[in-house]
Formats: sequence, C-alpha cells, structure tokens
Amino acid sequence: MAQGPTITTIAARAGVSIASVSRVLNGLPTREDTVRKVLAAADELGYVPNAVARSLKSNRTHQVAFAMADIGNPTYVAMVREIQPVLKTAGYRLVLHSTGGDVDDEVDVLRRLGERYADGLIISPLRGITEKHLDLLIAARAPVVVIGSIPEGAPVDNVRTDSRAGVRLALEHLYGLGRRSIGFLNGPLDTVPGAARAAAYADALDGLGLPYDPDLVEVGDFYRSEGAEAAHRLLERSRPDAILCANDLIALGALDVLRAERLRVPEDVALVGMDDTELATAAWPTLTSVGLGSAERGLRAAELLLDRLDNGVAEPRIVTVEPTLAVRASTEGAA
Amino acid sequence: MAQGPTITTIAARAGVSIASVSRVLNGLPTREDTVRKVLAAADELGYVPNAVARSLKSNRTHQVAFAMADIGNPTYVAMVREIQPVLKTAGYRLVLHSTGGDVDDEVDVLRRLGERYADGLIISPLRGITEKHLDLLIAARAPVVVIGSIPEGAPVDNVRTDSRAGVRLALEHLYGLGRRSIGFLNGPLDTVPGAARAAAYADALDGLGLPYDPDLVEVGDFYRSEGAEAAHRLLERSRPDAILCANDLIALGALDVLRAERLRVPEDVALVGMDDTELATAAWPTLTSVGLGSAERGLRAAELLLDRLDNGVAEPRIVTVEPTLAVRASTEGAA
DNA sequence: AGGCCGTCTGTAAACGTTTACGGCAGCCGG
DNA sequence: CCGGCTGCCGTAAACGTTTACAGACGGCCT
Repeated sequence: MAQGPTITTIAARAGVSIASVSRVLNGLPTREDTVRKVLAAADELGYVPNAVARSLKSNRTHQVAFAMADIGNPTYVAMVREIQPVLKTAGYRLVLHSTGGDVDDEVDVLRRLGERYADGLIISPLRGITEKHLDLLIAARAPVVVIGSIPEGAPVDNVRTDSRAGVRLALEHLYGLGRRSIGFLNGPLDTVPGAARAAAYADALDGLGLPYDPDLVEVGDFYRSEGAEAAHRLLERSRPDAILCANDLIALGALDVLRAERLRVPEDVALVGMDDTELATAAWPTLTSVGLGSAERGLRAAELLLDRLDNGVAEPRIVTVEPTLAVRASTEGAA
Repeated sequence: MAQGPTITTIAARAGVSIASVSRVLNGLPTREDTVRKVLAAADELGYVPNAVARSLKSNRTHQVAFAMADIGNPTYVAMVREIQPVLKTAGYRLVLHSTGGDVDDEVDVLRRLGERYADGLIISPLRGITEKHLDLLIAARAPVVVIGSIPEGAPVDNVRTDSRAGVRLALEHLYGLGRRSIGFLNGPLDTVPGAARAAAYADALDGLGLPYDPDLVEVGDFYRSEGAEAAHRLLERSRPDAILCANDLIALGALDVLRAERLRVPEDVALVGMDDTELATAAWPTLTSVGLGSAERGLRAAELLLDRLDNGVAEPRIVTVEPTLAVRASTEGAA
C-alpha cells in the first residue's frame, strides 16, 4: 500500500513539468509526443488523480448529500432510489445521512454543510423547519433542496406533496363506497407529515359533510407495532366502517388487529394506507394506499439541485407532486 | 453566498498568525488571551473549517463507501441501516453506490477508490469477484471489506453468510413437516447468491436422502414478477408439496400464483422465503423465511473496516454469520 | 548580571492539483 | 536579417489546512 503516484511522479518519469502533465490529463492542447510520453508514464505508474486535491482547487466535491430520518423507511428508500442514478449520471456521488428525525441531528447536517464536503444538500426534515434550521439555511454556502413543506419565503428550493389532496382522495373513495364512519390512525402530531395529515383529515371530512369525531382518531407512531396499538385503542372505543392510516406500516398493524378481532377487510372495515409502498401489495388483502409520490419527489429534488449546481442562482422554486390513489382489495373486495 | 471565512481571515481579524489560529482551533496549548481573540474572531465570522483542505493535508476523508447492487433491495437496506450509525458514531460519512449489479460498475467503484475520496470501502459484489476485481483489490490503496464470498487468498476482509446451512435449515424444517417433494425457485445462476443457493439446495437434498429432480427447480430473477413467472412454470410441470424461494420477493410472487391456482398455503404447498425481510411478515400467510443475517453482516463489515482504519494492517479476516430460520404461517398453519 | 530554559508565536513548507504568466524557439513577412 | 507572432512549455502561485522549525521573550537560577 505504498504512496500512490502523483503528477509530480509522472512529470519526473516523462521528463516534463507538472503543468504539462496536468494539461495532458485534462485534454488541453499539447504537442503530440508530449502527450504520448505523459500518457505512457501515467499508465505505467497506474496513476489515479487525487479527488481531494482536485476539490480543493476547484471548490467542487462532486458530492451531494441526502439527509432523511431513517433509511429503513420505504418512503426514503424510494427517494434514494431515484436520487442516486440521477446524481450518478451527472457525475456526483451520494452521501447519505440518517438523522433519526432528531432536530439537533438535522441542524448538525445543515451546519456541517459549511465544511464543504458536498456541493449541495437534499434534506427531508421530519420535524419541519425550525428557527435554527432557517438561520442555517439562509447562511448555507451550498444550495439546499428541502423535501417537505417549508415556511413562507425560505430561500431554498422545495419539493412538496399535496397531502391534503391525498387524504381527500382517500376519503372520497371511501365515501363513494358508502362508508360514513371513517377512522384515522395518525403518526405523531409534532412531525410534518403527522400534522399535515391531521389537518387534511379534518378538512376532507368537512368537505364531505361528515362530522369530525375525536373518538375516531388515534395517534401513534409511524411503525407497525404502534399502528397496531393505536388500532387496538381505536376499536375499543368505536366501530368505524373504514380506517385511514397515515402510512402503510400503520395499516399493516391495523390489519393485524382487525384480523385478530375477526373483522373482515373490506367487508366490515375498509382499510387505506398511505405512501403506496411495496408493503401495500405484499399484504393480504392488498392495501389500497395513497401514493404521495416519494419516488417522484426524490427525482424532482435531485433535478432541482443539479440544475442549480450547473446554472447558478435563480429564484427559489417550489414543485408540488400530485398524490394518487392506488385502489386495491382492502377497500374493494377480492383483488 | 459570499466566499466563507478561512483561517487567514480569522488570523487577520484576531491579529495573529494562521498557525496560531490552527492551534487554537485544534486545542493545542496556547496562551489564554490568544485563545480568546481567536475564538472570538472565529465566532463573529461564523467560521467553519474546510473539510477538503483538511483531508488533503491529513490524507483522511472521514468517508466510507458502500457499494451494492440495488438500494431498493431490503437486504441492502438492512445492511445500510446497520452500517450508517456505526460509521456516524466513529465520525465517518457514508457514500452510497448502487451498481445495479453490473460488473463494470463494480470494477469502476473499485478503481475510483484510488481517487481517495473515501478512506475505505465495503462492497457486496453481486456477480462475485472476477479477475478484474481481484487485481484492483490487491492494488487498492484503501482497505476494502467484501460482503459475500471471495476467492481463496484474496487479501481483504470478508463477511459471509453460510447459505448452505441456511438452505439446510429450511429443507430440514420442511422435511420434518413431512414434505418430500420440495421445489426450488432460484435467482440467476451467474450471481453469487444464485450459484451458492443452487449448490446448497442440491447438497441439502442429498443430506436428507431425497433425490434431485430438475423438474422441481426453476430459475428467474430476484424480483416478484419473475418469481411469479418461475412459479407458474414450475407448477405447470410438477406439483411439489413445498417450495423454497431464493428470496422473499420471489416467495411473494409464488404466493400470488399459488393463490391464483387455488392452492392452499401451507396445507397444499408450504412456502419458504429467504432473507427474512419485512415483507415476510407483511405477507399473508406470514412467510417462513431463512434469515441470512443481512443486518449483522452489515454491522460486522463496518466494524471490520473501522478496526482496520484505526489500527492499520493486520491479517485479512473472515467472519461468518450464521443463518436462522423464522418459522411462520406459510409452513405451520395459522399464525 | 548573564545564561539558560520553557513557553508561545510566526514563517514557511507541504499535501496534489489547476492555471496565469512569461519565456523560448521556430516561422513568417517585411 | 530582424521583428513579431504563434505554439508549447516551465515556473510559480493558489486553494485551506497542518506542522516542523526557529525566533522572541520572560523568568529563573546561579
């Protein structure tokens, strides 16, 4: 594992200056036989340019960071899956941060961006943009794209989903099937998705002329076991004929409980998940689920960032991804 | 987005030399009031050290790369999920490469490691270590840990799973349940897992005194739809009383087909998946699955790499992770 | 009082690139 | 035959750090 060759080594061997070596390697116009000598020397030495030195000079790392709460969550996997190839094609590496949804961790990522280890950042803050975030965002020395909603006037690109429309899609679908007592299993209210979905649920009920019944709402966390517990609590109190879950994992938990209670899905209770992940089609009955366009949000975020990296400053842009409803057996009988 | 402050800026403002600034910021012994002046200046300027310059000097990037075929595959998600926190705790960032299982891409990752953008690499080559890999591995200027099997004597750390034992666990379980006609839906034979599992299947049958029947074996790809197609082909020819699938996705595909054919699971056909992912418990009936310790393999790989980064060279080590069998409803009746 | 030691600081080199600038040789035209 | 232009090339500076080395200064001991 000896120290690798540098352009100095090559220059010595080829009998030229390091400037010539650099020029040849970068394809700048050079006399034929100089090119030959340099390339030969580089080849014999197995030269590989040092990315760090290059970055220092060019002020470009060719890296982009992506920060999200938990790579175990299929939503984020979908995003990464879109982001990665786009970056790769454009010649960027992907640096992955799992913050666990911790605000301090998120802020830390933002601050660290000042170390210039990456040319840009895509961040999906679970707890939303706090004051601390905002200051750092404004002062950030590299472009940032936020996935999720941001405060008015924050000076960054933003990709969001219309979760209000998504919830409305789900409730209208259930309403159209004749369901009138529609429960809701939500995630924590102090998260961005949790808060947004709570508001959207109340809104959509209102739009359908249905009353808001607190007994039909339970809050847990975005995991299966917590979803099951929440479903359990809900069913102890009330007997809805449909349940909307704030993500597919919660819906799986609810499915477990419904099965244990010998309630048939969808005959007794129709079930709708959110995020439309692979889990929705793995379940039985397959889950109707509201797709919030995770993959597309990832894609658009990457595109926005690359555009900004290539073309410099521009007005902050906001992209909204439309939700979709994938109707499956958990609301419409056998698949 | 003005150019950020450097130690030179700080030095000017504090009226000291850049060496003093560096010393203060690195906590080297310095006179009290110099420390104060420097820290004050740094604070006022909002100084953040430049990671690239630091890397150039120290020859450490504090980054580790992880290369695998597809981040959409739950197996790799499990690995990343373990690798990330370990690296983070040790002060390393994670660079993610999805190679799509393409050999050239994998080789490229290995070659790029020479650019020194990362201090080490964890790689899980889908197609195995070819000659090209091997040369680069030997010449690599940074430590590499390979997840999956490697040729004898390759000079790198290695974390592997005993898939032979895993397959044996599954077949013995099925045998114990009285199944004697055990089909096998495999992935491509030119992948490492595919080849290993094919051999293990033949082996385990032999160990149980069962004949190897080519009609009971089908090859597809490691995806759900391909698994379904393979299952379909298999069932057209033969009527096994159990099917082992080379991963959970294939098993889901098989489940779809069995359901369509009105074959009951597990009464008519017992079904076993591999990898023991989240999908296994999302399915219905829940899937018995062979756990190949993806999470643990990721963890151990990260530990090996960090150890090598901290403590320099040592003999190449091989860690083997034992498989486990999670027995669920798809082989043992109602959950 | 002089020398010495210890503490702190500044100068400068180094990490591996890219690139501005000036020099040199060769060629052409006048 | 000389001046100037063109085409290549080498020298050196720069990116932002860390760090070896030497210098400055004060205090203490003899």
